[in-house]
Amino acid sequence: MNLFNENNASVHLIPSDPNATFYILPNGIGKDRRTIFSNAIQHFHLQLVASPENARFILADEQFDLPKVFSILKLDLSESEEKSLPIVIQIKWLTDSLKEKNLVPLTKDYIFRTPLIRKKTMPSFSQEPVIEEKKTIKNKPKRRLSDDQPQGGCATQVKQRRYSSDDDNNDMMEDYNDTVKNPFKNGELPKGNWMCSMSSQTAKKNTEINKDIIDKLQAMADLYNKTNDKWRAYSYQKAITTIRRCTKRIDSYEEIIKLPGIGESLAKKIWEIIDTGSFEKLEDFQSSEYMTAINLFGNIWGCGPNIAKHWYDQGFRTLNDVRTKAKLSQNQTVGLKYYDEFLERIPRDEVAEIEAVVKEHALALVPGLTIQTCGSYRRGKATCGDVDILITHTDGISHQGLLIPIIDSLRKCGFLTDDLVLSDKYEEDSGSHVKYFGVCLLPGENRKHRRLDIIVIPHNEYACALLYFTGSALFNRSMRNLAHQYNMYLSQHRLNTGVIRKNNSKINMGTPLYTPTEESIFKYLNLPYRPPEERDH
DNA sequence: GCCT
DNA sequence: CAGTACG
DNA sequence: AGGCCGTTACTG
Repeated sequence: MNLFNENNASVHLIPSDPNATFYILPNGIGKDRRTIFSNAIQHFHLQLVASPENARFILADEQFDLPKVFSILKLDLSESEEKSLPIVIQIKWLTDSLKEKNLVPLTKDYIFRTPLIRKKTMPSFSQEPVIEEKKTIKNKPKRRLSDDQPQGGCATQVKQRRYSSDDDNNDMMEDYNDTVKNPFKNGELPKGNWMCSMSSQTAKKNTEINKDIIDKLQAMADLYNKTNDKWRAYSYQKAITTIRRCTKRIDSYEEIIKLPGIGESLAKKIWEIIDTGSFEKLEDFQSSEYMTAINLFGNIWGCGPNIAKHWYDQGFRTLNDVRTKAKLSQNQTVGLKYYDEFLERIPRDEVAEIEAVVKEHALALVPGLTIQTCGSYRRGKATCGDVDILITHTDGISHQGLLIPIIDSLRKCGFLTDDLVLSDKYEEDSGSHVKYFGVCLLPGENRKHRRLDIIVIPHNEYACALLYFTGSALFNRSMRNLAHQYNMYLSQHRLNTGVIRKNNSKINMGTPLYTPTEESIFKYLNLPYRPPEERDH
């Protein structure tokens, strides 16, 4: 069922990035066959190159073996440690794919084996603060709460892969697969601090070590988020996730400034917190009448930086001012009504209760629906800010027009108390997203009003929607940004490749990739798979 | 705010 | 369209 | 200098 299970040591599709280039070795392949193969390459949106030097992958006839291919190409097998030699694949892979009308998994059976004996180990990265991730697929039944223990120092640098000591033959194949999985130069990601490539689990364990620093920075980020200075807030947020990953108490300016995503300005502020125990800028903000009001107003659902500022300019300072004097939108009215309740976290168990209610009503309408609670709940958090429920149906049809009936059913029994956002374009053709944002209340004593988000999506978008709705927000942005680097784009609907942008606007939308599972999306992006618990940045 |  | 929101 | 997620989705 799961085509992308991690033990099959295969690659499903080659990411269509500029480096995933293919060359067809003409030897032993007739002209007609060559034409067919060329067309196939293009048909599958792979990049064909005219000369072997530029090719990451060589497609060759099965009559050859690896030394023969390399001799034709005038390449020296023994140089493989220094150079990154192309991967030689049997042309059968392409013919099989044509037969299936889809790229078939690039299993090791398709790859020409090498007789070569590899050198020992790569130089170690002793200078790196820490190497976080060195997970290899090899004989490891997936471990969820991975103990990817950093070697000390701050977990900052990401090395996608490391050549660990290899003394058995299997490693060779493993390396090949690894290379195939990462057609990028040396299998590394593009330059940058890609948090979507890292596990958030290390951060989870280190909540106490630098807590004072994190709390103060978070307070600043929260405040900046309620102003129009969203990029500054973004930087603070990224800095926080970096510090979370540090396994030791930060105690010198030099190590702070080295951390990715932390520059001079933030380093100084962090050092101030360490050195003096206080953060002047934050205290200024917290004692500022303006920031206090902005923060107060900004916690009303539906009130952003601009409305908050507007209200402040009108002289409003308290929630009562807003309640009595401000012109409130529908959403802001609801937001104000449940001001305190919406600021509270929801215990995990209660999320499960809410999920059960929604499931009951939805399944009563259409049996066999796939209903998955996402968000921080799926990421395994003990408490959640709201409840995010994704609904689809494997038949690809039964989801249509389903949202309104579900909402009606939930409303009728008193479970839903207020609506915030309710899209009504459920009659549109496939692909259309349908979402509901509202407020629910479980029956019984001492219950609180909770934010509930429901999306209903066509099944062919399940993986992208699941990925999106599971988050975290920073994780999504990081992953989408990475896709952007590959001339792809990732949204809650699809992962497209071959996108052409001009001045940051898309000229060519590219073509959608087949994304049956979340795993497939990670693979396309050269990322190690991260289960939901590891996306909690 | 940080990064290319 | 600007504003706000979702992960 | 200019990007930082999404041709995201919804409200008014």
